Amino acid sequence: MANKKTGGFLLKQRAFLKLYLLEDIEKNKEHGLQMLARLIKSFENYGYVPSHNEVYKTLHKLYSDGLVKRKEEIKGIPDENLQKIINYQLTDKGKEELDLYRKQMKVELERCIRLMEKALRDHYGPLRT
Amino acid sequence: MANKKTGGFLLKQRAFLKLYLLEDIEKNKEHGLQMLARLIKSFENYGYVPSHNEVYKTLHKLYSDGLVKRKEEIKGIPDENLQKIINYQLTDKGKEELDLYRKQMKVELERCIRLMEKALRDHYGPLRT
DNA sequence: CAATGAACATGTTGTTCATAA
DNA sequence: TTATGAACAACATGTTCATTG
Repeated sequence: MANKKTGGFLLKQRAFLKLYLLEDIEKNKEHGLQMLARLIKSFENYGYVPSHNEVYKTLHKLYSDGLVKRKEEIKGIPDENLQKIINYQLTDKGKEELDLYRKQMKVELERCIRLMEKALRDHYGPLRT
Repeated sequence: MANKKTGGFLLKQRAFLKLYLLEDIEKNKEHGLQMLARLIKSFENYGYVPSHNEVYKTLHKLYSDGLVKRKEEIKGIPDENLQKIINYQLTDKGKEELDLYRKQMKVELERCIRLMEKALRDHYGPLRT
């Protein structure tokens, strides 16, 4: 369901984020914006700046697919600065999916790399190692 | 104009095809469907099957951007099996663009590879060489 | 302001239909 | 049938706006 059998070109951003978010949630570290901030930091030297929009949409999809459960929490200093945040945890289905998805994504990432390396060879000659 | 300065994720299919098609046209080998057939063959072990739709749209874009000129030709056996085909050639502007675009795409392809290799490391540990 | 979310618009693809030789 | 093309639908993504604490 997550992967079409069609002759796709490259990985989609959502699929890419899905694995990062599932793993973040598995370790149950942060809520949405924190995950985003960490991702932005993590990719800052890779020319990729994920948007809060994409992260939230991916999280919502995980939820509607039954892969994660949500819990509202209150964070901050009482009577002063409270903030409602959403805490995510994997469901049993989510744990299974993570196992499966990790395997699928490895294959897919490697396929994409091979495709781009082929393009490098086709246009710029044999790769120097 | 071809490249946005935004924090894009991965290369788009059109940009990928553009370089292949420009180089094909530079060597002035084939018309649209032949280029497509060769591309399909070329990527058959890479899980990517470009569609005639994408190839034609990319060619039209090259034309409307003034990078290539078109010439109609008739192919086949007279009075029996004629077929109108389009022959493409680079314009002067197209030659300049090809030079520039080759350089840009090299950087971009390498960026994408680095991004995916980072994902492989993040999810599956250090890469074994 | 931090956090979540949705609306809206645009960009990018894939599927199907149309036409000519 | 081969070659070209366009229409249309579907999906993916970015930009902006809204709400709450």
